[in-house]
Amino acid sequence: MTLDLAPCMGVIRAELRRSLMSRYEPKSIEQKWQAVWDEAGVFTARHDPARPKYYVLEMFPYPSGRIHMGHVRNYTMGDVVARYKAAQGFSVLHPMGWDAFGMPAENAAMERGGHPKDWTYGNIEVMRDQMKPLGLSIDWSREFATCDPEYYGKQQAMFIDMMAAGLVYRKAAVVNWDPVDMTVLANEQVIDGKGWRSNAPVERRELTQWFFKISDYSGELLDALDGLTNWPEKVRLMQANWIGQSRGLQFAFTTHNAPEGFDRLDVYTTRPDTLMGASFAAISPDHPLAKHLERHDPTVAAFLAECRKGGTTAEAMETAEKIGLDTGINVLHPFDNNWQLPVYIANFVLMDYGTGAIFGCPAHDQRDFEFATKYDLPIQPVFVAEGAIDAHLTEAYIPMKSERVQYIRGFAGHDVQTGEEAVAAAIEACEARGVGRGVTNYRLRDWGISRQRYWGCPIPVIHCDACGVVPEKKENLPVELPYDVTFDIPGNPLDRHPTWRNCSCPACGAPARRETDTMDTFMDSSWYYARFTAPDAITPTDMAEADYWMNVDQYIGGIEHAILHLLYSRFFARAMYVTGHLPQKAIEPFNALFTQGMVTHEIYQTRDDKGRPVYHLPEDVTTIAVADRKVVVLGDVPVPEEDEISDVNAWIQGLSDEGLLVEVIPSAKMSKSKKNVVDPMNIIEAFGADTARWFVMSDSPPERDVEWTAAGAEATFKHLSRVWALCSRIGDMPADHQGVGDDDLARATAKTVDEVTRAIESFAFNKAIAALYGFTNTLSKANASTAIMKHAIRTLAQLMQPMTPHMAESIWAYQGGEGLCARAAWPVADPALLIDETVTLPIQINGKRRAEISVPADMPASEVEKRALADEAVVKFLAGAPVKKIIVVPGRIINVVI
RNA sequence: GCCCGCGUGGUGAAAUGGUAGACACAUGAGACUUAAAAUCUCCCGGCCGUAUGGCCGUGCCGGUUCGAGUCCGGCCGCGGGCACCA
Repeated sequence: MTLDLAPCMGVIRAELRRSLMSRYEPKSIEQKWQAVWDEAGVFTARHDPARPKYYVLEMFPYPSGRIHMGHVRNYTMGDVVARYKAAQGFSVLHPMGWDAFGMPAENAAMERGGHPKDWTYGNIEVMRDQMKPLGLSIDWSREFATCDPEYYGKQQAMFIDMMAAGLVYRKAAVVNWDPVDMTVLANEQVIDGKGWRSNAPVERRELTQWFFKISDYSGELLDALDGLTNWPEKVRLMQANWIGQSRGLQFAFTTHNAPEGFDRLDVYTTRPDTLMGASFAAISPDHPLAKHLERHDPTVAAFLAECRKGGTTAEAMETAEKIGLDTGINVLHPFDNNWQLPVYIANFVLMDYGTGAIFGCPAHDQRDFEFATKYDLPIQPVFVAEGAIDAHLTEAYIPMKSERVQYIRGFAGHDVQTGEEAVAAAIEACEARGVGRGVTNYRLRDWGISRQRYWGCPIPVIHCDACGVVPEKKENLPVELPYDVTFDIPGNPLDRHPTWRNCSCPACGAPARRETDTMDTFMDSSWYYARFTAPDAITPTDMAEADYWMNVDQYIGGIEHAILHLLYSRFFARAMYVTGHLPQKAIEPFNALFTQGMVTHEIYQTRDDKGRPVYHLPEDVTTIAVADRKVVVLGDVPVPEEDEISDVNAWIQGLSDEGLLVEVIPSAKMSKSKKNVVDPMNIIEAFGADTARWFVMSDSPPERDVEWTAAGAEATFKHLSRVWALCSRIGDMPADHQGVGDDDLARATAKTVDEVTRAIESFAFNKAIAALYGFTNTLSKANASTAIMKHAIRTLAQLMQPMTPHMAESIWAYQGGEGLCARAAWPVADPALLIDETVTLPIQINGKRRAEISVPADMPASEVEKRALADEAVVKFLAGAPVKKIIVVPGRIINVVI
């Protein structure tokens, strides 16, 4: 392990201080306790039917090579929960593994040579070595990587079962095609519409790909969101929007002038009420009709080629200029055979949604409006604002669907009605007239899992000339990746492997070809939570173990996974149930979800002579104070004496001109390219794991981003040193010391237990820590009797244990705690000590705070009212004005209205 | 472009619709010290005032309410996701 020395001056100062302070030595105590825990096997998950279980899981990391502060925060959060639940008496499962397949390993092989497998396993070694010093309560005996053949072989077995269950199929789908490198690109490899290596404009090209029928579950995945009450509301909303249920009308236009076989054009609309405002029909460039025309008409072919430029992302599609081509084909309006609409091919119509064909109503859709304006198509309003008159539109009129509007070209329902009512009435009217039918559609598309890449789980099927596509026999699993591959040319090395592709057909035995596509890495992460319940089982899961441990009681990870990973996992759990790999209760695998924020850090930036930003490492900049200003500079700028500078601004301008003045950008996501990454290993080396753990849990609420500051880490270390000294002081107290304020300290202890417990339960770790700061201050000022003081410090150790487990064990042992602090039962507050006898109530007059009174907690409101009105300050403020109303909120506030 | 979220002192933040700024960081002042470091104490949103206190203040504009950081509507700014990054 390499160590970058001195990310800041603070580290050096801390080293110095530590050599003076012989007492708090995190390095030695942390190693000691980790060895003790290991030896005792305290974190080994035990299937114990006599005890309630608790399964806490953090999203497993990609083995990039080094842990970063985001990992420290994520895994500390899970560890706080795991340790807290263990103290509550639960049998806890807290496992760790590696999301180990994926592109970076292949990129590394291409850039630096070597093999993805060696690179990946090497990284795992390093990262495991970096995680272990954090003292996480992980059951390492269950560890696995998704690139282990033992893991992905089971994944292949399930793929075969799911194929048999009809959940898997093949179809053509578009990919980003790099015409120079002749390879498929991931979206992130397409930059401004160009290939990242070749810089050639990418095209959309169709390829036959493997799909999961997640769309069969659209309705169920949507409805089941209501049951996920311990998920963040925003995640449920994002998933609901992603699934995108809509109710609309599907009907067929009769075509005119169309090629043979295309006498009807099916369209889908969510606004059938605007049918009388239709001015054109449009089909997707991928529509069968468009493809048919392409083969016969060079103009259409050229237009479609234009449409296929650029990447496959929704963003690229939606921000591209909206273009269309009149096909010369017309369709007849379903209500008037004399009314013809032109059919366009339009690049904004998606083949995946609805029928791949629409009608455009420019008056009530902004995109259609722009299209109609561009191609000079009629714009006929269907409705106007209630009471308004039909007027020329300068933009589409799109009121809320719940708003009442006046229909002027409606054909169903009332003249004045809401959009919702009109849509329902229009569907009913159309069905009655035999024009189409009401259908429920979803935006959710089937899950494409084919990847034309090496470093992934091979899709276990074989292509036989006689039998077609045949699954591999289960006894031949795993279909293992060949090791002898090279990455010197773009493309999938499996495609050009001399022997791996050749095999015999499992059905007829004839020579056949192995599938060379590998699976999307989202597959790997869609069931790892289930595998952790029985990581050595010879089948993908063990029902008895899955039945005991599932579901995950608390899942923790980044908000960036709100949609894809979590939705795929929800689907996959259902697919596993259908194929007998999970019990039915596990079809929603995550009972509770918590999404944590990022760890951020300042960026230090100057600019080169062309004005482009140049980034600097924290250790390359210095903060200097000049007069009353603080400036950040590059390198060693001599600090001038006060009297040497007459004009501070001019001096700073001088620094700026020399390129030495550093601009500080706060709260940026840590990234290597911005040089603002803080290596946790430096922090652990300098201050210990407890400091790193405490700091990432303090200050910011866990769902929000947290800014890493060197000063904050140092301050945390100081605080822990204070606790250490306090423990030593209390330990030195004579056993018979009779102090003062015993009752106050006992109450403060009970209140802290209550506050910390409630804070941890509600994931407010920053508030738990604030309460612990407050209690430490109280305790360090207290002079109570020895027994009360000792009880207080032992309780403090227990409450700190989830955050700072090593220090907690040391204090616990020093103060005579029994056994390991990590195994001690969580403290319970005596309810009698939590009740205050008197309360202070603020008195507002017309909503502004003017006075306060102290009253017994149980005083009736009528009596409180009398006391408040009799208060000297209140009487003075009222000055005899009549009181209109008085509001007494018991235990809270009094508001006098005059 | 579409979906979702966030915005409070110099900084990170706290606040079941009920005293805005708990708890920390930084700065400043002081104690201890020959001195420094460490440690400890105090101040710390803005304006006015010696002070009791007063006025203003939670991105901006408006609304609901006895009472709004919190609820509603509209803006502005920042961040996450958008199906082949993980």
